[in-house]
Amino acid sequence: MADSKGAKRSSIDGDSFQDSKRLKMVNGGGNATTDPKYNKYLAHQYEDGQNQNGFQSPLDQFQRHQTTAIQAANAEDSDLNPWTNKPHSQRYFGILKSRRDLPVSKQRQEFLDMYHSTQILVFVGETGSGKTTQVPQYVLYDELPHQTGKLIACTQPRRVAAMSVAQRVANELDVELGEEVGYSIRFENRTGPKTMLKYMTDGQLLREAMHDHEMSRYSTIILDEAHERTLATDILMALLKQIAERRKDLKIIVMSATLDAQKFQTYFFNAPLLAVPGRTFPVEIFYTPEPERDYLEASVRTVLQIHASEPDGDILLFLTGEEEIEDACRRINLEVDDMIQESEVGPLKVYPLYGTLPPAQQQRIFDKAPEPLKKGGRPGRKCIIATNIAETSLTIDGIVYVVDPGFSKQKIYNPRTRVESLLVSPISKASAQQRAGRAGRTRPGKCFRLYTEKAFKKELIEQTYPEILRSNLANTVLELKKLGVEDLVHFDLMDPPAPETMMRALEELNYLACLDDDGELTKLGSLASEFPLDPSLAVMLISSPEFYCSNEMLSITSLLSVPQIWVRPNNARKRADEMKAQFAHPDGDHLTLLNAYHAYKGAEQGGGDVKQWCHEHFLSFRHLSSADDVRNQLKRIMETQDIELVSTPFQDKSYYVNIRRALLAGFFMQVAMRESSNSKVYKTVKDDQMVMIHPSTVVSSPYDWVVYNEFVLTTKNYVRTVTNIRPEWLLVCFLSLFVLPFNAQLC
DNA sequence: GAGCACTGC
Repeated sequence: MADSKGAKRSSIDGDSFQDSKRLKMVNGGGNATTDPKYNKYLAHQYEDGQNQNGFQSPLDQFQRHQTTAIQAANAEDSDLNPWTNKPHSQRYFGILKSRRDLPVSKQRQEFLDMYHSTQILVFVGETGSGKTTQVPQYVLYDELPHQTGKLIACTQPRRVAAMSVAQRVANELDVELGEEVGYSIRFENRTGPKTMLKYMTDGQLLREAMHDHEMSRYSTIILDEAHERTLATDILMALLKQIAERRKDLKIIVMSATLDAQKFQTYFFNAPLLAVPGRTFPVEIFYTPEPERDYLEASVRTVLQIHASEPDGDILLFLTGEEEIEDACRRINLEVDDMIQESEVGPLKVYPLYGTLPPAQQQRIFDKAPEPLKKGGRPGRKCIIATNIAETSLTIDGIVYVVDPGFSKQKIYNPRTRVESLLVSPISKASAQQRAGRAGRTRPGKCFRLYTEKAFKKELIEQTYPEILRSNLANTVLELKKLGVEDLVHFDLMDPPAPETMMRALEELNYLACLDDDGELTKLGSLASEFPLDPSLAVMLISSPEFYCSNEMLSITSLLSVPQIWVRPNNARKRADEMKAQFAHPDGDHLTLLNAYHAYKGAEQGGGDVKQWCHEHFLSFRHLSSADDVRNQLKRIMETQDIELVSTPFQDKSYYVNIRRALLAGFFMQVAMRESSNSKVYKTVKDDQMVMIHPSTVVSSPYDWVVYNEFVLTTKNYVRTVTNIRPEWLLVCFLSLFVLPFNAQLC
């Protein structure tokens, strides 16, 4: 068989057109695509890997890891789709032509040569190079998954990217999405038995790895957007580095933007590097001569100046958060009205853009720029004022001017106080370049940096600190344990976190009895890692059958893992608060959440317009329905893990007491005690921090003891989402603190 | 009497 392949190869190289004709004749009977007997996807069932009826595809001539670019291109040019044996559509050839124009296309052979010669490859490509769509297809034509039965995975940091790229590549390959090309993200798996190329979120691949430590389903794993350094990417990189040693047949491609390519190479045993140019337009950078004192004021001024004196083209301004953005929108709108009256400027439409904005309002940024005020007048333009969401997650075409004040809100974690918080901080050089690049997507653009060139060069750090250095790692450590990483200290992360952060995580997991005193995963810990939740929420959920309320804790856990369900628009705060009061439970916010959820489910069953109902009750339909998705997922995990789903009868007077007690099973470390009677100040039990109860609470009469869901550091130290508890309930928890780890060891 | 950058499982 190998001989015949070798012999035919030259003819394929030389004349693919004839070859595809021959193909057609072989299939002359016309039943090849309809008769299941001829389904080439069953080919792997035959011993020699060949189809029994003698059907030949150009791919039969390919030898794994020896494919040439010409061979592959010829197969792509065939009349019949080599992957489906169906005729290629007209659209296919249209797309194929544009694919061949992508910068990466010129380097297909170079890529293949390098891919053949190495196990790990670092691939660097700027925006517009085509790497995300093309490289996985180049790999597909070389890995021949139909022969090996193994998949090619390509990971993305975000769900939308995984979905949209998979759709694009399915079109490019002329196949149905979900068949040969699919995607897998949380709540949605669009892959099937035929799937060969799978786009997925990096977190999803990590989840899979928990049950398949060797990632044995895959022949090639492509990590895309590795420069973003998400927590999941960082863990995957370290994991793959280990797996690569054990599985010499596994190929790994790490794809990244240019910056820091060397760091990736060095990290991956000096892996070879392939760089492909991007396709963007030049962007001229301007700096302020002097530092700006008030960047918000300077931003508004700059936008107005651009509008008054620069040729047409849309503006993108980066600010740090909702409040700032809405403020800037107001100020610009006011000023523009004056400008229009005083001079001959065109209309300017201002759009805010941030993550918590409802999707319909986010979509408005894609509206066309306004028409001139009168015929022949100066053209209108739009100005989008956005958070970091416009840096990576959302791309807006038509932006010609970028205004970059140089700040963003960043998560930081302080292991000493165990508090994660958001802080307005200067961005990195990489971030500044990314922002500037947003001006050159459709034509040459300009970027106005509201800081000096000296500050850019001397004060900005090269790269934003990777997430792993800015997070509480309790969840990560639990995951790593489940992934079979024995030695955390020598686990080779690209940027190892501070030892103190690791210690805090181990300590927290030990308190929760997820790790025993030797740092080994307990049965509880192993169970907890099955849930896509923070360890404390997972432990709370797992323990809830003991309190006869696992159905209710399932709901509360889901509600705590989605964004706030309470809607409180600035112009209707009072009415919103009144509506919330209808759901209020005297014993606290967790129970109030549950009430609102039950009312929502009731409205759903009532059969009316649930969206309308939510709107009237100032509840977020979006977040409630995503809580429902989470709940279904968690419920399935409960069922597969044989955790009982039980409730205390609602009439039973211990219904709510049981729930309150169950909260403590996961959150006994997050309890605060009133400092003195009549005081509004509380003290956390674990480390004596002075805190206040967040004003959003429904709790009106001050309780002596509360359990809280989170600690928020804003103008004051607040604890948010609190429920009244009795101190004697804690005794059981603290007792278990000493007893359980010991028990767990026995498990 | 406050306010949550952005992701992900």
